[in-house]
Amino acid sequence: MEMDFSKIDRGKQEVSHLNSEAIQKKWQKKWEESKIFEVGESSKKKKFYVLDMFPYPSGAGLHIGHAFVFSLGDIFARFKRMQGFNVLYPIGYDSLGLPAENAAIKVGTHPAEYTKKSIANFMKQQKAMGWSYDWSRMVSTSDPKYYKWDQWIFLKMLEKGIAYRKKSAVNWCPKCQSVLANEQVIGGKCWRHEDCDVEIKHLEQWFFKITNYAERLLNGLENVDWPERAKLMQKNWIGKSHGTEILFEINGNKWPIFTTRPDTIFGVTFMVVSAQHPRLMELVTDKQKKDVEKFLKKLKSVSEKELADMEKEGVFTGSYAINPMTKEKVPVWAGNFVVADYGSGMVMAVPAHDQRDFEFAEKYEIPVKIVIQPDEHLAPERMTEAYTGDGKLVNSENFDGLHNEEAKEHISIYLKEKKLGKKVVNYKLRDWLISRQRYWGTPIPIIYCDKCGIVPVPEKDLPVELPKEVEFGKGNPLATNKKWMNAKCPKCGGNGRRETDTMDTFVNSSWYYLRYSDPKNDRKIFDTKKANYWAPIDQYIGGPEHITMHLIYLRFYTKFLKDLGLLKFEEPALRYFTQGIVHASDGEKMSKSKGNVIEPLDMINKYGADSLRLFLVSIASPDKDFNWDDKGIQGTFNFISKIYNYFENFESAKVSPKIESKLNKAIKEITDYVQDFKHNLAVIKIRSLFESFADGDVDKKSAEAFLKLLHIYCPFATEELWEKFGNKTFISLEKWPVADEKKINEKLEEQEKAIDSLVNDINNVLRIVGEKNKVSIYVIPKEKEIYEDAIEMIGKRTNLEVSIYSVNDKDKYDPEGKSKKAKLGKPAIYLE
RNA sequence: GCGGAUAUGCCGGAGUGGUCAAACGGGACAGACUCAAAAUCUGUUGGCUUAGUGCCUACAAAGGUUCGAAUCCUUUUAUCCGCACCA
Repeated sequence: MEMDFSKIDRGKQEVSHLNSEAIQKKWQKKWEESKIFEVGESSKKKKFYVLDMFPYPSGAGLHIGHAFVFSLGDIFARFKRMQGFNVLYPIGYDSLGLPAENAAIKVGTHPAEYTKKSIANFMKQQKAMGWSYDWSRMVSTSDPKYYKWDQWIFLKMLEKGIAYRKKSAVNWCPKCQSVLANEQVIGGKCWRHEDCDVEIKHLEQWFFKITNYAERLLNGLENVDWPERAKLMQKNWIGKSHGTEILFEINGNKWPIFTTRPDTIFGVTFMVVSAQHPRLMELVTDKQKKDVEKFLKKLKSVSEKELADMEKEGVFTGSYAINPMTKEKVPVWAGNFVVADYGSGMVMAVPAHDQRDFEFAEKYEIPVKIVIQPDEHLAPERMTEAYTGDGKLVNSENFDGLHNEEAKEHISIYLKEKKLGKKVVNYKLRDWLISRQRYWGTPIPIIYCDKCGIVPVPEKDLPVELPKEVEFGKGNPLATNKKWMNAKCPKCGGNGRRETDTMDTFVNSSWYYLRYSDPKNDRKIFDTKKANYWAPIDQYIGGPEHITMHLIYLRFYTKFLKDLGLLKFEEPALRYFTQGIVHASDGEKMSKSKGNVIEPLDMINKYGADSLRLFLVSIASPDKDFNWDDKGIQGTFNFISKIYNYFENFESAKVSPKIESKLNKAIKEITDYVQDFKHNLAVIKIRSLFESFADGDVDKKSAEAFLKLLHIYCPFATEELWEKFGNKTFISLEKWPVADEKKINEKLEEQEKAIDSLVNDINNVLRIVGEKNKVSIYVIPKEKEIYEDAIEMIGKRTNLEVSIYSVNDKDKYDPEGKSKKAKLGKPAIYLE
């Protein structure tokens, strides 16, 4: 394609200082050398902790989503810093994790090497964006000095009975070659591989008893300022429900079941135990063994996703349960639709009043017994689906005639009196499975001794470091290093072997925010004074995808560490902001294969970091998804160019009440908007303030206030201009302007509106009557001044020669007597 | 299936009972500057219309509340997100 380079060059020249690397480099260097963003605990200022969720350092470097979310954090940190807080704004790297391991295998290097390079690359780009981190506090989770404390927490959890090992049905991702936590299974697929069905395996694994904290996790949500949807999602994830536990006798043993419908207990016609239930075989009679095994085998070959779509199926176990109310014997089935680790893994089935039970009963021809009768009379033979609504109890002995809601209460009380059951609360939340059969994670500090069994590695022997020499692709990599794996038992000194599983990557990120308070401490996890000074996080920022993963774990860890006595608070993040997702300009997800990826570095090179930052936060409300727009960033770039040119050639004028009014009003509005992350609106105010600057008389102080307002978005340009103004300080450390409400003059604003509407009127008429050269404006005498002040502007905006007359001026030029039409606030006009 | 969110002009996106044909940005168009510009400045950008702010049609669709609705309520439709056999 042919291009006219002379044109491009000239355009670029004019504004080249904006994207000039020189200025960006200059301030990066100055900030770094002067350590102005490094903070300590001795400050007299009030502390404020701003945190972005730390990134996983991928080899690809920063993507546009990073550029966006970290800019939000930086803007907020700069804002709070300027407002006079002692702001902790640290950064680190969540550098352990499967992607590093896989990427390293792919390119044939060691994960440690790969990670080191990636971090270096990230740092360079982060500095280019102008983010004001306290680099002295950087942490990296792959550093043994960091993960030592993961292991320490693990030991503490073991001590307190929170970490435990159990065999159960677990989720297995064949692509990760590892098990997954419940939170990491999304719609039956692996969270890392959306195309990969999760399989179910029965394995013995390490768990954290997060369910102990279910109630506190739920209640704590009331004390934090989070988006409603984030709270709701966590609430649903925890899934509290009230119900009744009822004991059924099977083969002489009591088996508890959980139900929210004790009112239907007289309608139980069978029981269903989960096919994944660990004690299933206890219920299976010899006669039924073959059938059950066949059924289980069939289930084994299907993934969790398929299981969810499958029809309800089951097989008779051969055992019978005794209904505690009726003493009736009902068959116990094993079924594919009962969740093994919710409640007790067994349910009472009431086909008349539960749709799932109904379908199952129909399939296997199990009787249906109606015990809730609504006004429109039900009969089993006419039913095509379960009746789940309200009604009066029937076929329920002494409880007949009760409304079913009442009956719930009565039956529960009756069961409790007879010691056959009790009211209980249940949660959907499952214990956190933390074992991973992969290399690049925190080693679990456990030794299996031939004699003593499970033995924790003593605290003094921490960290258990990852050995460098392992083989990948042959099962669990740690098991390939025999020298590392074989270890003496810390208890008896006998032969033992190390746990070869590592911990879930989410373990590392569950307490990192505390380590920032004391990142170099090698004697303790952190100094409790320091941690309690800085934490909790005052403003946390990160994507919505972490709501039911990271943010649950983070809250759990915080509560646990509080229980250890290390912390004085139990909510890690007081305020939380979720940013939207940046899509490609076509509205699609950015992906390499589609070729629609926007690289932050390219944008910095083309438009400068300031433009990129400002554009990202001003295109839409930052909590909403938006599409990238090349034209948009060009517009932002032009805007910054104008600002730059304006301030470079700035000459201070006398203080003007009009400018002061506008400035103070803008300060007030912008401050509120920034506080609420409404940067799109804040930027509009900045733009319109600049418009008024462009056609008004601006004094130096007002000009400087403007630069401060802009600084949080455009740190490089504003530092540079601040210096050009003759200041020796950093604008980064200047005070955020405070609005002087007394200087806000609403009357001036109204006058401006009056001028606007006059100009509109003139233009409106011009459009109708065609081109004219002159306009005569007739105003009410007391308004004359207002319009005379604006005479030049009116001329400019209408392209006419303007004369202004007072209506009572006897010598006014008014050939058609238009001046009679003049009203207060609405001058008359005559065009010719 | 359940739960949540959203729906505004050519586009992105403000606006939550009157001051709204609707901020701001982008685009488009016209004019100024210029040899020329994608730079800068000025204006126009739902329709009709008058030397003047009026009328009509509009804020997903249909109803409703109200003196008055983009804004409140109900239903419907579409899109997005979360959970998904939780008994």
